[in-house]
Amino acid sequence: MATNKRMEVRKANLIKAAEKVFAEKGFHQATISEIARQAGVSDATIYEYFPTKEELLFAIPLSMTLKGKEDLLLHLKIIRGAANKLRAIIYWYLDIYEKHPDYASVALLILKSNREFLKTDTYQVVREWARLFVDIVKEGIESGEFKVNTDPYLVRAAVLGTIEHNVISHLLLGRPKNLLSLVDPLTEIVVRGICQDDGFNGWRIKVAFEQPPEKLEQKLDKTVGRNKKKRK
Amino acid sequence: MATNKRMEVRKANLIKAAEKVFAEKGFHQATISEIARQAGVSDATIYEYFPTKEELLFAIPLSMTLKGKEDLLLHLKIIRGAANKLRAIIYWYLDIYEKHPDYASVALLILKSNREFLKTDTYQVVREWARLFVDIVKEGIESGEFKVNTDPYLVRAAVLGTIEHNVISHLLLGRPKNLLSLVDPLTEIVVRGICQDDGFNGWRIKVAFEQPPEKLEQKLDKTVGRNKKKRK
Amino acid sequence: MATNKRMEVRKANLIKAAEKVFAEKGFHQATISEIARQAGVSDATIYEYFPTKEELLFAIPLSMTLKGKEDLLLHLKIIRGAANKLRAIIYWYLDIYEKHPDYASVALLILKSNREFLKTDTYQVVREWARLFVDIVKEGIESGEFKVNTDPYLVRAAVLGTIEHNVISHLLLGRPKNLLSLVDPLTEIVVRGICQDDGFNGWRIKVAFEQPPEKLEQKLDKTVGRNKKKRK
Amino acid sequence: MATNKRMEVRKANLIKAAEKVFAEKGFHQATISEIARQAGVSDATIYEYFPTKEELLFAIPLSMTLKGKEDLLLHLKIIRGAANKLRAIIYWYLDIYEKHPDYASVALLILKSNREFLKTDTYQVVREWARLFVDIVKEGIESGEFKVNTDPYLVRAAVLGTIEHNVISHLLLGRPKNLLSLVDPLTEIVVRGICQDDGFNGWRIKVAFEQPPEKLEQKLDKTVGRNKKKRK
DNA sequence: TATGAATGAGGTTTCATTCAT
DNA sequence: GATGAATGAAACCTCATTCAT
Repeated sequence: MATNKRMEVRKANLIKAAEKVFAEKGFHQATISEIARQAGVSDATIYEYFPTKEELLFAIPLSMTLKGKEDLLLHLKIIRGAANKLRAIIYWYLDIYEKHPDYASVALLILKSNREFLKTDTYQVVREWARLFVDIVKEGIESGEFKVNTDPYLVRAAVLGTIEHNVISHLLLGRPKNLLSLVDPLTEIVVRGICQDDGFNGWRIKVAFEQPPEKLEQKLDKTVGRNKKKRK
Repeated sequence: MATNKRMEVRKANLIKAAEKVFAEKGFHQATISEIARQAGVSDATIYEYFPTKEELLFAIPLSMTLKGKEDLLLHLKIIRGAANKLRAIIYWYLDIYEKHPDYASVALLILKSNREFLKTDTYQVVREWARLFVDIVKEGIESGEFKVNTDPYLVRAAVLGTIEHNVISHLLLGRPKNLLSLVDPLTEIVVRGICQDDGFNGWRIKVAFEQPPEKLEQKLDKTVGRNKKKRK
Repeated sequence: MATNKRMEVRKANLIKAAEKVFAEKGFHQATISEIARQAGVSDATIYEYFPTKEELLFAIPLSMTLKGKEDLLLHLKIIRGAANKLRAIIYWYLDIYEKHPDYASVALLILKSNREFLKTDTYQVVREWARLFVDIVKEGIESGEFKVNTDPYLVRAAVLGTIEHNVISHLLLGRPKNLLSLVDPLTEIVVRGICQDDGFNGWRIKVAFEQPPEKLEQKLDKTVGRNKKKRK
Repeated sequence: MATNKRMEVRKANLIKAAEKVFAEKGFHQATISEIARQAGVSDATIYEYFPTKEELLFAIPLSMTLKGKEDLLLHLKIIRGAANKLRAIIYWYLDIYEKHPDYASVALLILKSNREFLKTDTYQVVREWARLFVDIVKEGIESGEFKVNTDPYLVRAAVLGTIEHNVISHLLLGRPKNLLSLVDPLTEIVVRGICQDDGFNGWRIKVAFEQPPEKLEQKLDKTVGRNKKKRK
């Protein structure tokens, strides 16, 4: 059991080393030798823990994915409202990626475009995640928070796609500098994009002026209040 | 001139063959031999046209990028309103990716995560595109179509990120089946997410029913149009 | 005939270009393309004049060897005495190599170690040269100028070897700077090394001064003549 | 230590195999595959020991050069007189080359004309050798054994050049058959070529016979002593 | 005659992976 | 359990050379 523990630790180290080297060089440019060197072991040792280079790659997201899921689930349970939960998810992703750039590189630049990864157990965990996301959106629809005809899959794609696009840009180009600053703007766009107009269910009667004086209009905007946000 | 033409044609064929093989196998799994076979030429011939395998890869997006840009620019000139232009862009992207899945694979699964591509001339064209996108959003902000505090870069990331996420999913998982069906839902989310409430500049008078009958409401929705959504 | 002349000129140009490129890069590092570029023709044109790259190499020494031989033969006919002829040969070689460093490179760094060159017609000319050299030494032996037991082949090897060693050093290391400055020292060593002591076959009687005045001695040296050189 | 020893042995074997193949085929004609076959290992194994084919080539002269230098230095210490040392060097070289024709081929036909070799550490050892040679000649000059105006560099070039010329001829043409037979003739030429006449500073009176009987002459030579050496 | 274009042939090199110790 | 050492397999790329025009 002592050895078992030892091996777990070493395995984790190997994964960490692999993450670093893969992030720096990409999968094909990275060599087992370099990973071994980074981990302070011999090449052959890596093969004691992982059957192939690709399996080593696939092992990288596992812990993060599993542990991350637990954490996030915990958070989500205490949060009320689909929109708020969306924000939590967005926060969580951007936070993780910002704090673990090597992991971000591996996940978004390497694994994302690896067809084999889709067959992985780890990927199944990711799938479950994805389902969770969809469920939250559905929940929001059902609760009336989101529009009825909202496509939960599209929303998911929008949120994750936007996050990933930004993270990749952050990794490769250095912009945006700060990922967490995106949390609120992104949340707002998405939530506004899918929320019920204002939850008001009566008749809406519009009265148009022939030529509404611009300045007046602006005042009116402020006075009457545009329903920028929803009510609950 | 005849020879020049011949070579242009052959070069285009090589690019096409490369696109296909790269799309199927990925960059590293694809071999020059297979591309040559696919193109019906010898390995060495490829090197008459492209100095390295990587240069061959980078040549793939060039024509699409250049020609695409022209086409889209033409469209955009005829379209009025930033939101409409956004929709045009979304349409254009999804259309291209749906019609050219090999190209989509190369662009989104291979080039997107290739750091060297960023140093390419072709990438510069992509950058110009990106600027154009931002300009359109800014235009929408100035015209009052979009909210004043809209972050154009975030909007761009959202649109492109969502598109790319969907295209990748389409390529790898087969979902969504139909990319163009995303045009309107995506446009709506984004535009709603960033537009001024509704751009209507009159008085808004709300008349509430005490208990609006569900069925009536639905009918009214369709009849009167506007607020597509319901209540629960 | 006009065309014939044209072709001869072009052939000579090709050889010149090849000489330059081979000298710079060595045989294997040099490419037909580069030689063609240097000559201002296409790769294929070279093959109109020479069947293979190696034949092009072997063509380089031909003109020099043939023309050189004629010239030198002319000189040798006017010169009397084997030692003087030896000096003429040494001069001629060093002169040629100094004036034509590219040729020297090709001859001494490339052809010298090419086994195929030995089968060449051009090499046969070189062999005749070599025979000539030996004949001169033999002549010197017969005339009594050189020691009876002189090995003409060794003398040839010594002269040519020394020259080549110096030329190579000159080419690769830049030392000696000036090749022609070697003519006399080299001649002296070799001739002293093989000449009859002084060719004098009588008794030698030495008469010593107690303290021969240095200056006188020097004068005497010049006046009487130390047998540095031979007589005829 | 056992493994270390094993690897040293294998490395030496690889060098031996390379020496053989390079000698037979030349550097460019020789292939790693053939060397590997000759050594009884796989191609890849060679690259475990040498980073490139060229480095493998450059490794060949190292041991010979180092060990040889030690041996020769030992000899030279016991030998008195610059002329005798010269003879020892000549002997040593010809002996090595005769005993190791493959090495001779590599050294004189391949390395001699390789510009990159000049940048090698091994070549630096060769340079030190060369300095040693010059020092011996200088020593001879200072001791009065050799003429004052002797150029040590020219002497070195003469000795080495002559040796190399003969060895190459021996390798390529089979002549001379026996290299060691050159030791004395070559030594004599060179030493005669540069030795002090006899350092005798008196009058020299010559008495000629009308017809000196050949045989008598020879006896006289021995009896009276040719002024091969000097006094001080 | 000159050449643009195509290619056959092959070599060096790289690495993931294996296995005896 | 760890590793030093060995290798199989293959890929990219280069060039001398050919041939239709």
